[in-house]
Amino acid sequence: MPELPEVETIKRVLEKAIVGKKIKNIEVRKTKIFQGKPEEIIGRKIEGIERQGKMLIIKLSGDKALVVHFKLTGQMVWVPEAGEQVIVGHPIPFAGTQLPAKTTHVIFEIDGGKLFYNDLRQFGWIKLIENLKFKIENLEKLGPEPFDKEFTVEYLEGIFSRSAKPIKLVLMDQTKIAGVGNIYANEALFEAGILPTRPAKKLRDEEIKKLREAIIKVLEEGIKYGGSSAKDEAYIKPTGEPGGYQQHFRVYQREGEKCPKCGTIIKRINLGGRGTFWCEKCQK
DNA sequence: CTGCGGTCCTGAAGGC
DNA sequence: TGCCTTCAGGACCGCA
Repeated sequence: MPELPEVETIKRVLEKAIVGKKIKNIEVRKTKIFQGKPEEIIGRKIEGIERQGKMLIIKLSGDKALVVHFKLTGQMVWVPEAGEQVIVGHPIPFAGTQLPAKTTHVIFEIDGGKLFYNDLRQFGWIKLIENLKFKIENLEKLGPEPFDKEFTVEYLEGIFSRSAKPIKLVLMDQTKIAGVGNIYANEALFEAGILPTRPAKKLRDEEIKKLREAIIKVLEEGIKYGGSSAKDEAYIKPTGEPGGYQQHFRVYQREGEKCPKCGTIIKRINLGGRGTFWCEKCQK
């Protein structure tokens, strides 16, 4: 599922591929995915790409922007035209799939190639918005990002002290911390040696300090490896290549395997409807 | 205000 | 073999 490192990877690849180019046409195959009038983006130049939490923001000329939320299974794949230079990675087809695929719901025709939005579960969306309006309506709902300077131990002590919920659910609350989802919440808690079920308000200052560093560490690792393409998950880079961070998971989706630190068998429970993985010896 | 459960959707996996 | 049920999962919505 695209979380902060996956969306950041998508952003970095697309920056090299499509910034400065013009949108020639758009084909919306599944109307519920695209919110707004598709024809309004035709002829606009792509001025820049940003990321806010798990959302991708494609800035267009004329003070418009496309905001993309990939939710569980959204993908963006850039396919350069024949003869165009492939800037990063390898061109598709990826995993033997031809594009457009059955799961392709929006196709952007851009100078030099096509950008495909694929989404198996169809939970994701693309919204056409005015930049300013988006800032007012959406951006303020997100908490600070782990790489922001406001993401301090003091900030975390504040939000944790006001919640009796399991710490893992607080980490995944986008209004408190932007960008952390199930994968990186599991990994950060293992790295910090903290049980996912611990009530947030019961964490000691020393643990909060370790957890803050662990969150930053696992997100940086995720970005370094180009995000994670775990089993049953649809994430791929816009080049069509999978990410590599799944090979570095310590506990996520490793139920029944040995803990990389102590060898104890990794356990799994459901917490807030999400798969939760931990080592009972290393995490207290 | 918080918290909880239902909802969207598809494919894989399990039961018989 | 094949049909039917269950499940995963981010964020939003309605209700208590």
